[in-house]
Amino acid sequence: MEEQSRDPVATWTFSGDRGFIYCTERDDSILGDVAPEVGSGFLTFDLGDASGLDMVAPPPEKRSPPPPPVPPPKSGAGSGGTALSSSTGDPPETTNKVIRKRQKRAHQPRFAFMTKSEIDLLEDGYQWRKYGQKAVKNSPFPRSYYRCTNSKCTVKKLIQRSSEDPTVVITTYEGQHCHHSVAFPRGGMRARHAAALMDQLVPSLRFPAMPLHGNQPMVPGQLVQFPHKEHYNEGLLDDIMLSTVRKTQGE
DNA sequence: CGAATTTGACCTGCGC
DNA sequence: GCGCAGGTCAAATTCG
Repeated sequence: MEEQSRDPVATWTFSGDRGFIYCTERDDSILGDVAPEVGSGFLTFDLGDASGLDMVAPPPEKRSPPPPPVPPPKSGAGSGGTALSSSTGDPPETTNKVIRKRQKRAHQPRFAFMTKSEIDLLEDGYQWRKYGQKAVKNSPFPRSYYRCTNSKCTVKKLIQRSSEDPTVVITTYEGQHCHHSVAFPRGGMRARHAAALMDQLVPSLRFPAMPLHGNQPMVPGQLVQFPHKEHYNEGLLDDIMLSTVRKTQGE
Protein backbone atom coordinates (compact mmCIF):
# COMPACT_ATOMS: atom_id res chain seq x y z
CA MET A 1 0.00 0.00 0.00
CA GLU A 2 1.80 2.96 -1.18
CA GLU A 3 -0.50 5.44 0.36
CA GLN A 4 2.09 8.10 -0.20
CA SER A 5 1.62 7.97 -3.91
CA ARG A 6 -2.06 7.46 -3.84
CA ASP A 7 -3.36 9.66 -1.16
CA PRO A 8 -4.43 13.10 -2.10
CA VAL A 9 -1.64 14.82 -0.37
CA ALA A 10 1.21 16.93 -1.51
CA THR A 11 4.34 15.92 0.23
CA TRP A 12 7.34 18.08 0.59
CA THR A 13 10.33 16.47 2.04
CA PHE A 14 13.72 17.74 2.81
CA SER A 15 16.51 15.32 3.23
CA GLY A 16 20.00 16.49 3.84
CA ASP A 17 20.97 18.98 1.19
CA ARG A 18 18.41 17.82 -1.29
CA GLY A 19 14.73 18.01 -1.37
CA PHE A 20 11.83 17.44 -3.60
CA ILE A 21 8.28 18.37 -3.93
CA TYR A 22 5.70 16.05 -5.17
CA CYS A 23 2.15 16.91 -5.66
CA THR A 24 -0.48 14.46 -6.58
CA GLU A 25 -3.30 14.96 -8.96
CA ARG A 26 -5.68 15.84 -6.25
CA ASP A 27 -3.42 18.44 -4.85
CA ASP A 28 -2.78 19.74 -8.27
CA SER A 29 -6.00 21.57 -8.04
CA ILE A 30 -4.70 23.16 -4.95
CA LEU A 31 -1.22 23.86 -6.07
CA GLY A 32 -2.68 24.92 -9.33
CA ASP A 33 -4.44 27.59 -7.47
CA VAL A 34 -1.34 28.61 -5.66
CA ALA A 35 1.10 28.12 -8.46
CA PRO A 36 -0.72 27.38 -11.67
CA GLU A 37 2.46 27.25 -13.62
CA VAL A 38 3.77 24.37 -11.63
CA GLY A 39 1.15 21.78 -12.04
CA SER A 40 1.73 18.31 -10.82
CA GLY A 41 4.91 16.41 -10.84
CA PHE A 42 8.25 16.44 -9.16
CA LEU A 43 10.26 19.46 -8.52
CA THR A 44 13.69 18.76 -7.30
CA PHE A 45 16.19 21.18 -5.99
CA ASP A 46 19.51 21.22 -4.35
CA LEU A 47 19.72 23.31 -1.26
CA GLY A 48 23.43 23.33 -1.51
CA ASP A 49 23.65 24.94 -4.89
CA ALA A 50 21.61 27.86 -6.03
CA SER A 51 21.82 26.68 -9.60
CA GLY A 52 20.57 23.33 -8.59
CA LEU A 53 16.99 24.19 -9.19
CA ASP A 54 15.79 21.51 -11.45
CA MET A 55 12.21 21.05 -12.26
CA VAL A 56 11.08 17.83 -13.72
CA ALA A 57 8.56 18.63 -16.35
CA PRO A 58 5.17 18.01 -14.90
CA PRO A 59 3.01 15.72 -16.96
CA PRO A 60 0.58 17.96 -18.78
CA GLU A 61 -2.10 15.51 -18.09
CA LYS A 62 -5.37 16.43 -16.65
CA ARG A 63 -5.04 19.55 -14.66
CA SER A 64 -8.09 19.93 -12.57
CA PRO A 65 -9.51 23.29 -13.44
CA PRO A 66 -9.07 26.02 -10.93
CA PRO A 67 -11.95 26.47 -8.59
CA PRO A 68 -14.57 28.79 -9.94
CA PRO A 69 -14.21 32.31 -8.70
CA VAL A 70 -16.21 32.86 -5.62
CA PRO A 71 -19.07 35.11 -6.58
CA PRO A 72 -18.89 38.26 -4.57
CA PRO A 73 -21.57 38.08 -1.96
CA LYS A 74 -24.28 40.60 -2.22
CA SER A 75 -23.36 43.68 -0.35
CA GLY A 76 -25.05 42.43 2.73
CA ALA A 77 -24.65 45.52 4.77
CA GLY A 78 -27.18 44.13 7.16
CA SER A 79 -25.60 40.77 7.57
CA GLY A 80 -22.07 41.96 7.65
CA GLY A 81 -21.95 44.93 9.95
CA THR A 82 -20.31 44.45 13.27
CA ALA A 83 -21.75 45.64 16.49
CA LEU A 84 -19.47 48.62 16.37
CA SER A 85 -20.36 49.65 12.89
CA SER A 86 -24.02 49.10 13.46
CA SER A 87 -23.93 51.32 16.47
CA THR A 88 -22.57 54.14 14.39
CA GLY A 89 -25.07 53.78 11.61
CA ASP A 90 -23.57 53.02 8.23
CA PRO A 91 -20.66 55.32 7.60
CA PRO A 92 -17.93 54.50 5.10
CA GLU A 93 -16.50 52.39 7.87
CA THR A 94 -19.21 49.87 7.26
CA THR A 95 -18.33 49.77 3.61
CA ASN A 96 -14.75 49.07 4.45
CA LYS A 97 -15.73 46.24 6.66
CA VAL A 98 -17.95 44.79 4.03
CA ILE A 99 -15.09 44.96 1.60
CA ARG A 100 -12.88 43.24 4.09
CA LYS A 101 -15.45 40.54 4.52
CA ARG A 102 -15.46 40.05 0.81
CA GLN A 103 -11.75 39.76 0.71
CA LYS A 104 -11.96 37.36 3.54
CA ARG A 105 -14.40 35.17 1.77
CA ALA A 106 -12.57 35.35 -1.50
CA HIS A 107 -10.61 32.22 -2.12
CA GLN A 108 -7.07 33.01 -1.14
CA PRO A 109 -4.28 30.66 -2.00
CA ARG A 110 -3.15 28.76 1.01
CA PHE A 111 0.09 27.12 1.70
CA ALA A 112 0.65 25.08 4.79
CA PHE A 113 3.55 23.10 6.08
CA MET A 114 4.91 21.62 9.23
CA THR A 115 8.20 22.20 10.88
CA LYS A 116 9.82 20.71 13.88
CA SER A 117 10.71 23.66 15.96
CA GLU A 118 10.61 25.09 19.41
CA ILE A 119 9.91 28.47 17.94
CA ASP A 120 6.40 29.17 16.84
CA LEU A 121 7.03 32.13 14.64
CA LEU A 122 9.69 31.14 12.18
CA GLU A 123 11.58 33.85 10.42
CA ASP A 124 10.67 34.14 6.81
CA GLY A 125 11.96 37.54 5.87
CA TYR A 126 8.69 39.31 6.43
CA GLN A 127 7.39 41.22 9.38
CA TRP A 128 4.21 40.05 11.00
CA ARG A 129 1.83 41.53 13.47
CA LYS A 130 -0.25 39.34 15.66
CA TYR A 131 -3.90 40.26 15.49
CA GLY A 132 -5.54 37.41 17.27
CA GLN A 133 -5.28 34.18 19.13
CA LYS A 134 -7.92 31.57 19.43
CA ALA A 135 -8.25 28.31 21.22
CA VAL A 136 -9.06 25.52 18.85
CA LYS A 137 -11.12 22.50 19.54
CA ASN A 138 -9.36 19.25 20.32
CA SER A 139 -6.08 20.98 20.74
CA PRO A 140 -4.42 22.21 23.90
CA PHE A 141 -2.52 24.77 21.90
CA PRO A 142 -4.06 28.01 20.71
CA ARG A 143 -3.90 29.18 17.14
CA SER A 144 -2.21 32.48 16.50
CA TYR A 145 -3.18 34.82 13.72
CA TYR A 146 -0.62 37.07 12.11
CA ARG A 147 -0.89 39.66 9.40
CA CYS A 148 1.86 41.14 7.29
CA THR A 149 2.83 44.53 8.67
CA ASN A 150 2.90 46.00 5.18
CA SER A 151 -0.29 48.00 4.95
CA LYS A 152 -0.73 47.08 1.31
CA CYS A 153 -0.15 43.43 1.91
CA THR A 154 -3.04 41.17 2.82
CA VAL A 155 -1.08 38.05 3.54
CA LYS A 156 -2.03 36.24 6.69
CA LYS A 157 -0.25 33.61 8.62
CA LEU A 158 -1.70 31.06 11.00
CA ILE A 159 0.48 29.30 13.46
CA GLN A 160 -0.44 26.39 15.60
CA ARG A 161 1.27 23.54 17.28
CA SER A 162 0.27 20.03 16.53
CA SER A 163 -1.84 18.47 19.20
CA GLU A 164 -0.21 15.15 18.50
CA ASP A 165 3.34 16.37 18.59
CA PRO A 166 3.82 19.64 20.46
CA THR A 167 7.23 20.01 18.90
CA VAL A 168 5.69 20.34 15.47
CA VAL A 169 4.63 23.78 14.36
CA ILE A 170 2.02 24.05 11.65
CA THR A 171 2.25 27.24 9.67
CA THR A 172 -0.29 28.31 7.12
CA TYR A 173 0.20 31.20 4.75
CA GLU A 174 -2.80 32.75 3.10
CA GLY A 175 -2.56 35.24 0.29
CA GLN A 176 0.34 36.59 -1.62
CA HIS A 177 2.82 39.25 -0.70
CA CYS A 178 2.78 42.32 -2.88
CA HIS A 179 6.24 43.36 -1.82
CA HIS A 180 9.66 41.95 -1.21
CA SER A 181 10.84 40.57 2.04
CA VAL A 182 12.61 42.96 4.33
CA ALA A 183 15.53 40.63 4.83
CA PHE A 184 16.55 37.09 4.42
CA PRO A 185 16.03 35.05 7.48
CA ARG A 186 18.70 33.33 9.38
CA GLY A 187 19.64 30.05 7.94
CA GLY A 188 22.04 31.23 5.29
CA MET A 189 22.16 29.43 2.03
CA ARG A 190 19.60 26.92 2.98
CA ALA A 191 16.89 29.39 3.77
CA ARG A 192 17.87 31.54 0.85
CA HIS A 193 17.59 28.70 -1.58
CA ALA A 194 14.37 27.60 -0.07
CA ALA A 195 13.05 31.12 -0.47
CA ALA A 196 14.23 31.16 -4.06
CA LEU A 197 12.47 27.92 -4.62
CA MET A 198 9.29 29.25 -3.21
CA ASP A 199 9.54 32.24 -5.46
CA GLN A 200 9.44 29.86 -8.36
CA LEU A 201 6.72 27.79 -6.91
CA VAL A 202 4.60 30.45 -5.43
CA PRO A 203 5.50 33.94 -6.46
CA SER A 204 5.46 36.25 -3.50
CA LEU A 205 5.06 33.41 -1.11
CA ARG A 206 8.30 32.68 0.61
CA PHE A 207 9.20 29.60 2.42
CA PRO A 208 10.26 30.37 5.94
CA ALA A 209 13.56 29.64 7.43
CA MET A 210 14.49 26.06 7.77
CA PRO A 211 14.34 25.02 11.36
CA LEU A 212 18.04 24.72 11.69
CA HIS A 213 17.66 24.71 15.40
CA GLY A 214 15.67 21.54 15.20
CA ASN A 215 17.40 19.85 18.05
CA GLN A 216 14.84 17.14 17.95
CA PRO A 217 14.80 16.19 14.33
CA MET A 218 12.22 13.86 13.04
CA VAL A 219 13.24 10.40 12.19
CA PRO A 220 15.59 10.72 9.24
CA GLY A 221 13.95 9.76 6.05
CA GLN A 222 10.61 9.23 7.63
CA LEU A 223 7.78 10.89 5.88
CA VAL A 224 5.14 12.38 8.05
CA GLN A 225 1.89 13.15 6.43
CA PHE A 226 -1.76 13.50 6.97
CA PRO A 227 -3.37 11.44 4.24
CA HIS A 228 -6.75 12.88 4.83
CA LYS A 229 -7.82 15.96 6.53
CA GLU A 230 -10.05 13.92 8.73
CA HIS A 231 -6.89 12.80 10.39
CA TYR A 232 -6.12 16.32 11.25
CA ASN A 233 -8.82 17.38 13.57
CA GLU A 234 -7.93 21.02 13.52
CA GLY A 235 -8.85 21.17 9.89
CA LEU A 236 -6.18 23.75 9.38
CA LEU A 237 -4.76 22.15 6.31
CA ASP A 238 -7.98 21.95 4.49
CA ASP A 239 -6.66 23.30 1.26
CA ILE A 240 -3.25 21.85 1.08
CA MET A 241 -1.41 19.46 3.25
CA LEU A 242 2.28 19.46 3.19
CA SER A 243 4.69 17.70 5.35
CA THR A 244 8.16 18.76 6.01
CA VAL A 245 10.76 16.46 7.28
CA ARG A 246 14.26 17.43 7.98
CA LYS A 247 16.77 14.75 7.95
CA THR A 248 19.45 14.85 10.49
CA GLN A 249 22.49 16.57 9.15
CA GLY A 250 24.88 13.70 9.10
CA GLU A 251 24.94 13.01 12.78
C1' DC B 1 5.56 57.76 23.50
C1' DG B 2 4.81 54.79 19.77
C1' DA B 3 4.49 50.15 18.37
C1' DA B 4 3.34 45.53 19.27
C1' DT B 5 0.77 42.16 21.83
C1' DT B 6 -3.05 40.47 24.56
C1' DT B 7 -7.67 39.38 25.15
C1' DG B 8 -12.60 39.52 25.25
C1' DA B 9 -16.43 40.40 22.32
C1' DC B 10 -18.56 40.05 18.07
C1' DC B 11 -19.56 38.17 13.43
C1' DT B 12 -19.90 34.50 10.02
C1' DG B 13 -20.14 29.97 8.16
C1' DC B 14 -21.45 25.38 8.70
C1' DG B 15 -23.40 21.20 10.55
C1' DC B 16 -27.22 19.20 12.90
C1' DG C 1 -33.47 27.66 13.33
C1' DC C 2 -29.91 26.84 16.68
C1' DG C 3 -25.55 26.05 18.42
C1' DC C 4 -20.72 25.56 17.78
C1' DA C 5 -16.26 26.69 16.12
C1' DG C 6 -13.31 29.61 13.57
C1' DG C 7 -11.85 34.21 12.32
C1' DT C 8 -11.49 39.25 13.09
C1' DC C 9 -11.73 43.55 15.49
C1' DA C 10 -10.40 46.90 18.70
C1' DA C 11 -9.66 48.56 23.40
C1' DA C 12 -6.48 47.72 26.98
C1' DT C 13 -2.06 46.49 28.26
C1' DT C 14 2.82 45.74 27.78
C1' DC C 15 7.26 46.57 25.93
C1' DG C 16 11.21 48.90 23.79
